[in-house]
Amino acid sequence: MDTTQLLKGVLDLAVLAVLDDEDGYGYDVVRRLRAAGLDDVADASVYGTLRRLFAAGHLTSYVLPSVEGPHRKYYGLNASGRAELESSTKTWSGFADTMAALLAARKEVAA
Amino acid sequence: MDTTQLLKGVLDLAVLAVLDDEDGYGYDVVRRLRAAGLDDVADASVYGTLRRLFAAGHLTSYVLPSVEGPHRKYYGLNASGRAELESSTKTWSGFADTMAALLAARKEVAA
DNA sequence: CACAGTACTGCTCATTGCGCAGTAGTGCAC
DNA sequence: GTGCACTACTGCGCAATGAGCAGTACTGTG
Repeated sequence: MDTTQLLKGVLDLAVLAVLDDEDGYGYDVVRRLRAAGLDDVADASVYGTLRRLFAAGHLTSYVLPSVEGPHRKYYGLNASGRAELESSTKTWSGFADTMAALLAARKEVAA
Repeated sequence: MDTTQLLKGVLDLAVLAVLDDEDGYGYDVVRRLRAAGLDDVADASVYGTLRRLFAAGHLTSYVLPSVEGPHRKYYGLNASGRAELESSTKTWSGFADTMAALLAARKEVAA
């Protein structure tokens, strides 16, 4: 199975969760996601997701200079983003439970 | 959040799980998935997935007549399919755990 | 015979993550 | 001081996959 397909639709949620922790900029969000265990996320995917979430009105954005490279575009959750995070978390949990039940049901039969 | 995006990559796994239970034909697999809680799966998606899994060599196929409609194309897991089910289940579980941890970490901070 | 229910196929589209190239700033090695 | 590594972001085009929708076809019922 391909992990990149599993990310579909979930990357939004992961990015929102990471940003809820603390505002962050793209490059940093990538690192935090990788540290969390999502080893395979590509940077372009994260930048794209950030842009999409921002366009959807879930994020605020501000640019700060950096001493160790080019400027950084920080993103943070606004009310809409927190609401989205909340509802997406529920959707995801429900979905994960459904899948877990489906897979467990199979094992019971096999046992 | 859109559940159809969450299905990406997972529908294969769900179909394999359902078929591991018992051989089935497309129309029936759709019903079983819906009964399991995956309400939004479209029939075309399932038929497409079955064809893909068959093309990938994970399924066997045989056609049986039916008394209540057109013939039915049954699918069943072969060794390759069961191996795929096994490994995909692990991949999915690991991924789900990672996401759960990411979301839980957020809540701890928020608390 | 029209129509609903069953069962499958094929075409096209939308979404979304990825690969890759390009731009640009800072600092270090040589 | 030129090249190179690291930081940081953008944009273009591609691939995978689920969905929408139309079409085909068989059975049974009114």
